[in-house]
Amino acid sequence: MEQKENGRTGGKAAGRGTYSVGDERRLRILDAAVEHFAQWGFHASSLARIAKDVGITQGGLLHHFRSKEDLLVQVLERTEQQDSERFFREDFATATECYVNLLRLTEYNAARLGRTRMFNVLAAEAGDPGHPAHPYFVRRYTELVSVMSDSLQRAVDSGELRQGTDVVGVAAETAAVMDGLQLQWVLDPKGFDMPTRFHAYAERLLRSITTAGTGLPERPAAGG
Amino acid sequence: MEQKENGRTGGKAAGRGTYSVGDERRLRILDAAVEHFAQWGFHASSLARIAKDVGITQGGLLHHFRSKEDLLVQVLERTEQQDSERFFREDFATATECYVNLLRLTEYNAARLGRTRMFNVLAAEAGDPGHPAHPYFVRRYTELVSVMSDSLQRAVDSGELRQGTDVVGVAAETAAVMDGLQLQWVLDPKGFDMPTRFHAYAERLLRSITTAGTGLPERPAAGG
DNA sequence: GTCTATAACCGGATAGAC
DNA sequence: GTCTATCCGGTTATAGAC
Repeated sequence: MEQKENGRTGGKAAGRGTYSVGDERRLRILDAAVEHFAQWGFHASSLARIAKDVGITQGGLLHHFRSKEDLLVQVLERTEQQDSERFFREDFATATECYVNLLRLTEYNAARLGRTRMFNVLAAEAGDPGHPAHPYFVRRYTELVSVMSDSLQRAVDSGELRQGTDVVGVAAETAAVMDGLQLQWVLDPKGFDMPTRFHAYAERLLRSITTAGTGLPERPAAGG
Repeated sequence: MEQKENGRTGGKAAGRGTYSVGDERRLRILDAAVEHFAQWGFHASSLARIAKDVGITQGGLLHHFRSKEDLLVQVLERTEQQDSERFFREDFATATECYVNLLRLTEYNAARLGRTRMFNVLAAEAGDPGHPAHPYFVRRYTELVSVMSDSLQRAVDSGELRQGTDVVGVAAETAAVMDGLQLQWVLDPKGFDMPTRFHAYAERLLRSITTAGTGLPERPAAGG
């Protein structure tokens, strides 16, 4: 919070009291960057091309983001913030509730091709330990699996899930299914029904680890 | 088969009858390219850097592959050929046999970090319809799901799997799990035990769709 | 805040020497 | 087969004008 004051927190707000021009510009740059990282990945994306999409020059862009890497970091911070606000506001009371929420997340992602494709590309690229997003994605999966397995463990304790359920394994598996389905969906967004596939997975999974029924709504009723 | 005669089929073999120098060089280039596509993706990889790894110049490399795109295509063709020879030689008699085979494939992949990371990156990048590998990956998933769901359907017919099993859904889900686990494994190859995770998934899945037991070997016995 | 200009470098592909 | 030389263009980042 103290050493970064580029764009979002710094400068013009103090003197003028108006965010309109600068902050809207900043958001438009972030949106354009998502599309470019999705299509080109990080390394092959170009600040000049991103800037052109926004209607400014590369020099102008670098007034808002001090470097290409800074732009990437802020893109990831923003999308993560959107995710958390929407889907991880609090812990889930039951495993079923957790999966209903993940299904909603899948539907949300299925409505944003560029954003989802960007995550596919960056998560894969970040497998290189030298990639600027490597620490981010390592932490992201650690947290995701941790939050989910905690949720599942509470469901085991409450009797919703069978004793002896491998909660960490199921959490990692669920994250894997979501990512893998996204990969297939991005390759064929029209033909591949990602939310329905995830619903089928969740139902089969819950049927095999719950003590009673799945409690999952029918798929047509769950759709948006 | 008729208009491409670069490197693999063309030229020197006809006149000389010796493959040793040229073909070994070609294979070393392909191996180096795998590592570079893994680290940089397609667009940001550089022919000059790849050539340097092999000990030749960019001009020398382009003697073996007429373009960067040609290099990518031949890399994909080679790895796919290796895959098929190893794991899809014939159709599987039972669903269990199919999953035993996929577990072997997972173990195989877990021994090749660069190759696996390359597939993660290229599969994600190829979500862009303009990416040179887009048609390849679209076809790849179509075939994969087709082969697997055929196998599963035979298992339903034989009574191994429950009637009414959504074989296409299970096939897509299985492909998704493999890809998603690979993504997590590449981010943390030491800490994440991909084959064990896949084994746990296969066991849970088979337990929920087979009529009898899973028939899957215990994990330590299955390991290589 | 945005521009132009510039530094310093890297990209793929081609031509031709050997 | 491999090299060097070259073409033409693209890359990030910085400097300074307005």
